[in-house]
Amino acid sequence: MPLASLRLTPTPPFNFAETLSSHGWVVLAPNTYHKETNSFSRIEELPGGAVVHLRVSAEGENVLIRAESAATLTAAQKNVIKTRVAHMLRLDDDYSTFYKLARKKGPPWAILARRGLGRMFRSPTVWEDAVKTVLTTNIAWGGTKRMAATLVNKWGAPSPLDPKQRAFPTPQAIAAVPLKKFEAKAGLGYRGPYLHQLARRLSAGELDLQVWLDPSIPADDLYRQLLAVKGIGPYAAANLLMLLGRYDRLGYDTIYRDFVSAKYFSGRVLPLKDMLAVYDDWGEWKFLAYWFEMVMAEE
DNA sequence: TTCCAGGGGTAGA
DNA sequence: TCTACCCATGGA
Repeated sequence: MPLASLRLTPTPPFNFAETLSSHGWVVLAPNTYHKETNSFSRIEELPGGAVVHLRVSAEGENVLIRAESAATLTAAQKNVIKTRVAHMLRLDDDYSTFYKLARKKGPPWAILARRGLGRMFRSPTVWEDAVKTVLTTNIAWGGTKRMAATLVNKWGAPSPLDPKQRAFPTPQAIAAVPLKKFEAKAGLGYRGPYLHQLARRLSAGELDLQVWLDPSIPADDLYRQLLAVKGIGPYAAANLLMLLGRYDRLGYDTIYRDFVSAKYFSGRVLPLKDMLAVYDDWGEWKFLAYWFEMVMAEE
């Protein structure tokens, strides 16, 4: 079986382990987290339909991708893999102004820069991140994992190396399933019709989610575009803004409510405006300040 | 049995 | 812009 070793060089400071564990995405199918080796694996479908097994780990300061495939990969396929993994790990992002602000605030914030915190793990496509975000709404984490696994197992492209292992389903694969059948087999509850409609719109070319990665779109416009998608409300839109690299708008959910009320208001829940004002002075970095303050509090 | 989980859509004000 | 009400699903 052809095996290719590909390498990526992140901009320091980069912390591979912290990036993987930055939030829960790394354990959602088709990702598998390997704690013992500080790595993750993933089945990935490439343009043209080839399905490959990726194993991603740290190699000194670099990132090593081992790609196993049925046929020898072309240079173009290797480039796609490198681009997608770099996107997942946010290797090209610049956190220097965030770290500068953290250092200015002194302890305990200065540790953010020393540890290279800030990169939030994400999916290769906005489609996958949008689906997974909807799968986190109004459900316990175990339910999110179950639903992601069901989508992959039922409609993901199978690997020629091991047909039991599958990639994340494309919008086309989901759009091809009749709605009633999709609802019955996916077990997504009220989320089913929303995701099916999104898949159909993407499949028909009515909508292109990748354009949301364009940093020139004003944040407020982007937020409105996100809310215009059925199934995406204020919480999901804020989570997606984070995944798209915009950290200036906080999502208010039960996690935020519980953490901020305990940390800043002696367990009381204040009006929304006051709850959100806690991180105001972090400007464009509000979400990362909130998230990593919570990470540090758990340690 | 009842509650609720990293909410969202809709109608009506 | 805000509120009440309903919306599947599965674990506790």
